[in-house]
Amino acid sequence: MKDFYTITELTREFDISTRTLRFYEDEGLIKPVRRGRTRLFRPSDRVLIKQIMRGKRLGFSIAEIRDIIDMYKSPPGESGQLNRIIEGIESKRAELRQKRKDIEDTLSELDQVEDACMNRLAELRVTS
Amino acid sequence: MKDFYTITELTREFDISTRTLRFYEDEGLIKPVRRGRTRLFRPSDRVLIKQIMRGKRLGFSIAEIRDIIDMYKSPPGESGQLNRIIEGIESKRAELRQKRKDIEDTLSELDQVEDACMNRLAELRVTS
DNA sequence: TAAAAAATTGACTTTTACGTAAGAGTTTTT
DNA sequence: AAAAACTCTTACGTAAAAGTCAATTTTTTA
Repeated sequence: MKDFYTITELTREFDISTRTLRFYEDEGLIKPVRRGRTRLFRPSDRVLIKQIMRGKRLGFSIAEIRDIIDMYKSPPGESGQLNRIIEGIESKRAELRQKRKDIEDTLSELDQVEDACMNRLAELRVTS
Repeated sequence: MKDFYTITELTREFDISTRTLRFYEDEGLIKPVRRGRTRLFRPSDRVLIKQIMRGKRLGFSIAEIRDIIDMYKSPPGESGQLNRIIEGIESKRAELRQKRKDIEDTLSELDQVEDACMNRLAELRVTS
């Protein structure tokens, strides 16, 4: 595994711009180290970027993605905080399950539409 | 089933603003009928709104939602068009499957985090 | 029928998530 | 060494998706 990635390596891998990566840094989602002024991204930053992209695909805002990423960070010592994290997880889970149901519903509706299209095509072949 | 819904009935049901519904009308997603200047929403508009909200939850843009909704409209007669719709459906399906995988991945990561929190809590109870 | 509540259009504003451009310094390639 | 490629900061611009406000109707309720 590589020690460091340059910013352009990552923009190419994830098909995003340097602006986007700098924006994510400003937003506190990633914290690349510096050699002089130049950013050096560690494998852990790369993992974070993967998680960010996944969140984006699911339609989460930057703030929501930050919340999720924060959950992944090593659990703190205090029990009140731990319980709050567990609550947060439960509520994210509910949201994700809703999204999954939305996907299932949409998929099955698309199946129906496709069937209708196929039938119409078959009809056309007979009628013509 | 009701014949018509007023705009506020629907804003309450879906927890959105009148501005949003008018925006969706401007965007051509819904076409409520009018009694004078006042909009009257039919059950079919209500169904469309449900589909819009579902698309929003999945992070689709208005344009993408419009594309999906257009697929649902009764299939046209011409076979070229039918084939294009089928292609569109296949590509949306791929996108939805990716989203579903993203959800599964996130869910199982959250499970792991929750386990870690629970273990930490158990530790605290023993140690204290 | 008068007052209150709901609806309309139109215009301007806001937030999010970057895009784009300027100007300058570094590193790499030729 | 000169050119090309990469990187940086700063700052203004933009598109999408509404929010907000104003100035009217329209409809409903008292």
